[in-house]
Amino acid sequence: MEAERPPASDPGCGRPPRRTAGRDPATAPVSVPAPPQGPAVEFALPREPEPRAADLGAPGAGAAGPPTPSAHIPVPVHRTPPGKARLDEVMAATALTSLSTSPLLLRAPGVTFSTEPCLEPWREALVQPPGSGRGWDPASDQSSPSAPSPPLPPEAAHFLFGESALRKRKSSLQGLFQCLWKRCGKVLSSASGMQRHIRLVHLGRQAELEQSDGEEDFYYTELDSGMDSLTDGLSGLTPGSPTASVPPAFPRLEPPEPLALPSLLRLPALPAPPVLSTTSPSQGCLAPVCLEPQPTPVRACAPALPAKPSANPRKPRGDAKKCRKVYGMDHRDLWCTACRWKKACQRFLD
DNA sequence: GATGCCGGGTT
DNA sequence: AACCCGGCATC
Repeated sequence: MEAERPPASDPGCGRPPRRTAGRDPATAPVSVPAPPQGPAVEFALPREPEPRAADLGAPGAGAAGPPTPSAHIPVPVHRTPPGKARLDEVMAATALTSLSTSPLLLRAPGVTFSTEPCLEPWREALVQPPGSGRGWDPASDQSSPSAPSPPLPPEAAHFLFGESALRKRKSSLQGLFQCLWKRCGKVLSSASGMQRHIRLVHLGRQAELEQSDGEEDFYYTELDSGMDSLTDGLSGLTPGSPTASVPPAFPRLEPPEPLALPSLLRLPALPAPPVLSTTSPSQGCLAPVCLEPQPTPVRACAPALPAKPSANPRKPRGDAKKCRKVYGMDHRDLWCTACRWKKACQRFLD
């Protein structure tokens, strides 16, 4: 009986070398109670509602910004002050994206900074040309006359295109439409013109067929996007292939990244990912019409996420005696590993 | 308060 | 993956 158990006379006997230094069962059966130390600010967050979801639409986030609805772009802001740090990241990302997508940078002139970066990600995600399979190849897409861009680090790009440069451009590009077909990049001043251009040049259709049966692929974008509602800009940025961003199994709950893409192009028969939720089916919602500052339409469904269907309310706790009970605190070394780790006992199952 | 163990962090 | 622990539900 007691012979088999290594008496407490030799505490270090079968015990793993590590183990809490201060805990000595042999001498202190009381073990360590609880941390009597003042729990300073531990419970600051008793129940946090999904940081992600919260961030997405947290109305308070934009409180400091201008009163305009478009001003509050829920960029992942956790601890970073609304200042430079974030901007830098964002700008770097923007520059990067711009480099790999199209030579013409753009953005609404009147919008605040925070909105800028958000445009890029979704544009990049959408811009994917149809025929190009999936691999968006930045290298092959450089039909740009003014952006040679050799191997450049993001930072370099950032400084290269510095704000002034960006700004200069955007002001002049405002209201333009750029063809996104590979190696085209044509810029027109009207949406209809652009559609015509695409029809004629890229689709080889007659200009008369205004809107066929919704089979046309108008890959163009408005250079003066005045929208915003782009939520969660960076985190939703899938560097590789936009098409792959479709979650493996989503019945329809909602996209992980609520992207509201307001203006521009209509994707063809592509399995238009959840992203494109708005816009009319046939008229490829052109910029001017859809530019209304919408307070993140998709946000509504964001919180209603999977939320873990199980909610697993913890099992009742079995009646079997567990290692702790059987061996006691003094012989912790005899416990099963699970018990030692405060996991469900593996030895005395219920 | 003791116990069982989940959830999450660290190594 | 192994190890550890905070914290919570239950007894």
